[in-house]
Amino acid sequence: MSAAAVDSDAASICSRSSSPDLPADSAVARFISKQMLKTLCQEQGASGGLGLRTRHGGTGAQDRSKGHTELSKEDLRDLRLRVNSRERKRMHDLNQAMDGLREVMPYAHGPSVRKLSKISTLLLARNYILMLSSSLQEMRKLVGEVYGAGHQGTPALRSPVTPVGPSQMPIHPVTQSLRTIVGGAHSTSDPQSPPHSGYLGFRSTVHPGGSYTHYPGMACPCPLCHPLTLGQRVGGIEGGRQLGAKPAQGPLLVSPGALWAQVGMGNTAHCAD
DNA sequence: TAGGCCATCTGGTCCT
DNA sequence: AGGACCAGATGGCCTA
Repeated sequence: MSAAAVDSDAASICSRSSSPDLPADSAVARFISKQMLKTLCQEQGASGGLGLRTRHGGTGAQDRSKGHTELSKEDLRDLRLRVNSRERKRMHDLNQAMDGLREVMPYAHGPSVRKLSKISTLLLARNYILMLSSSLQEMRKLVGEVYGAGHQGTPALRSPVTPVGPSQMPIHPVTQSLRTIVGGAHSTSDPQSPPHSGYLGFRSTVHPGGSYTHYPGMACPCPLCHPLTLGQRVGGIEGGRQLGAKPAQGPLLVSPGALWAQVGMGNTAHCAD
């Protein structure tokens, strides 16, 4: 049994809270206080003086003991401990799944980067999926146009752009659209734009310092790429704090900038270096 | 210090 | 009956 389990189990009769990652000293202090609390609860009855009242007026333990008259207090306690343990495991599994989701999300991964809150993770994942779906739909449409135009010799394949110097290569409208879709984080026609591994490659580039992984088509949250000012409101959400995200209101935000804005990450200077 | 986030406990409900 | 799931309550930690 883990230390956390021992800790919570020791207080499971009466206490409602425990934290598994406390320093040793304060853990000892809390253990003592829990022991005192437990003693107090036992003095007030086995069901726990701090136990919540049910709708029927009695405590849960009292209600349950009516239906389990054959169970001793010890049995009830063991049952409660098992249920608590299962619930802990369930929540740990849920958190593991949440971590797995964070790992595949295009946001800053690093030891010095604060991880996304649960709500931010879910909001970001939702918008990420929406944006990918939108991009995929658009690309299918464009690819269809290209193939259709190629077979029929429509003007769509003829570039309307007059060739100029090498620094301004003619860009086919379809190519421009694709660049816009998959390379939206930086203007691909901008010579100042960081180099991409490929317009359609969806390969990521890691920023200097390694704190940010830049995905073409996704807005990088770092201040270099997304220099929003502190305290700026984006999409009705107060920025400046990563964990302060609130459920989004209003229309869907699927643009790359809004993607980060909706989880309140657009303006946080949390680069590791 | 207030507010956000989180872990945990707990009772209720639903499902197998 | 037992387990999964859910929501409310509570208290701790952290940050602005």
